[in-house]
Amino acid sequence: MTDQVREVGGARGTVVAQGTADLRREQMLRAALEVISERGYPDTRIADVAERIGISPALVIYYFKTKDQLLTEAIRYSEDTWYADSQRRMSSLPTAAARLEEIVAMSCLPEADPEPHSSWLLWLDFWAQAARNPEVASVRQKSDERWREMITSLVLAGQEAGEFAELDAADFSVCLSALLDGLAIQIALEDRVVDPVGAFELSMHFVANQLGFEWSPGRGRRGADRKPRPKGR
Amino acid sequence: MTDQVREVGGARGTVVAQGTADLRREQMLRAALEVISERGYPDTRIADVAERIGISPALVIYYFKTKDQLLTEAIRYSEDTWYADSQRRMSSLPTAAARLEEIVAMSCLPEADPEPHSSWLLWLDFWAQAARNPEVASVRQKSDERWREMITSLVLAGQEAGEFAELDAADFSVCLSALLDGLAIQIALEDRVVDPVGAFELSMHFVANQLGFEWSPGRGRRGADRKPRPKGR
DNA sequence: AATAGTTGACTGAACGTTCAGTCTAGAAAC
DNA sequence: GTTTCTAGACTGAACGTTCAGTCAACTATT
Repeated sequence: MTDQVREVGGARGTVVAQGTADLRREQMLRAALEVISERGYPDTRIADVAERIGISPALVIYYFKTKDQLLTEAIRYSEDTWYADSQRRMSSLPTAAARLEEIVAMSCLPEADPEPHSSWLLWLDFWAQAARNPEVASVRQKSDERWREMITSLVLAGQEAGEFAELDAADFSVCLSALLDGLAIQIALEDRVVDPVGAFELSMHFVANQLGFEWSPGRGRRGADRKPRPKGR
Repeated sequence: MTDQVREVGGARGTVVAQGTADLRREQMLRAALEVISERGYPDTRIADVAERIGISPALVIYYFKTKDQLLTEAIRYSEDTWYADSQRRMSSLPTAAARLEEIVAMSCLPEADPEPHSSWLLWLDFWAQAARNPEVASVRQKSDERWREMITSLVLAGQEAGEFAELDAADFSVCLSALLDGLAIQIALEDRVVDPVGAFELSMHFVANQLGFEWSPGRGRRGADRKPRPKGR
């Protein structure tokens, strides 16, 4: 139907008459992500992925030449999906402050939607893997740059609109992203003292304090604990 | 000489007439840490550890019943060593501000001493492992609590001495530790934009700003780039 | 001579990958 | 409109390798 030589990891989002091959690929990528967050990157066996969607392990290799390729593409896929999702959310919010808050919420609050707190665990594996796997390392570098640029441009926009105080947006983005990453670790590992809501409020206080706007927890998590549907990070 | 049933991971620091068995143990733990930071936790083979110190793999199993035990003890060992080291450094500094700065420096600046930037990589593996291995998880929990308490008591001491502004020390410690962890990730992964010195200065600005004291990069890294000898984190 | 330390050779299981095909459905030929 | 051909999707069984852990023996040490 289609040959295997095609652009990989295409997160085309919309469902437009994909061939069985494309569907299979995505099915496998999604299954791989599930298994990775359950068993961890290194302990993910292609047999697990195959079993999960009721096919033979050989078919996985038929689509992805090697296990490594499956796993790195899965991570790329997850990245792209998450980024697309965050873009979508941003676009429907009016003020820079609201968008920033949404970003922080996405980073801290589990929300019911996808899987439990699995998406955060993915990041831990992701980082560990990036340390030695150049393929993964480059995905991570791009991902972090994208993430920081998102924050930077949000801050810049807010400053132009007079919402925020003047400060170095680039420095701020490094700080905030690091803070959120650090908190994400605690959340992912279910730390006894750092809970998601606490982390969210702490982050927002930091943001509001640095950027010089008012923020209070009350209307903070609009819909208190039940509204948005994030994908992770 | 000594049986294997003893308190594990004892970082006794001082060398006081340890039997060959104790020396071997420590030798293996250190070798394990080296291999872990080179190859990653899951890809560390007991043959690697054995080869590094020129012994047979069987001997490693003789001392540590299983591979898992070797690795988890190695992590505990690393933890204890690092903590002891940080305590030692703290004790010789006069002001709370100087101690805080030392802590931040330990977290950000590679310094020449141990191995390149290996210690940071250890943390990535450590976190990823903590996600699924309960043994490691508890070491990590304790370690993070220790770390935050260290910061908290430093802040409290500084406040009593009138060095710092009044603020919630616990909240601050969560923030600072998360920030440092997040920056450590970027440093470990050799991010293109977040370099060690930049991370250090960013962190110190945050600290000084929050705690309300003056700080400038100049005398910041006393001895500019060449003095202390940290172990990692 | 007993015990701790050490080893080389071995085993058993796990797992990625290969391979030789089977099955299905659509296209081509008749 | 039936048969033949073809190619993609898919599988079961086998292969080969890698490793953690075992074991029986050998060497120092006390």
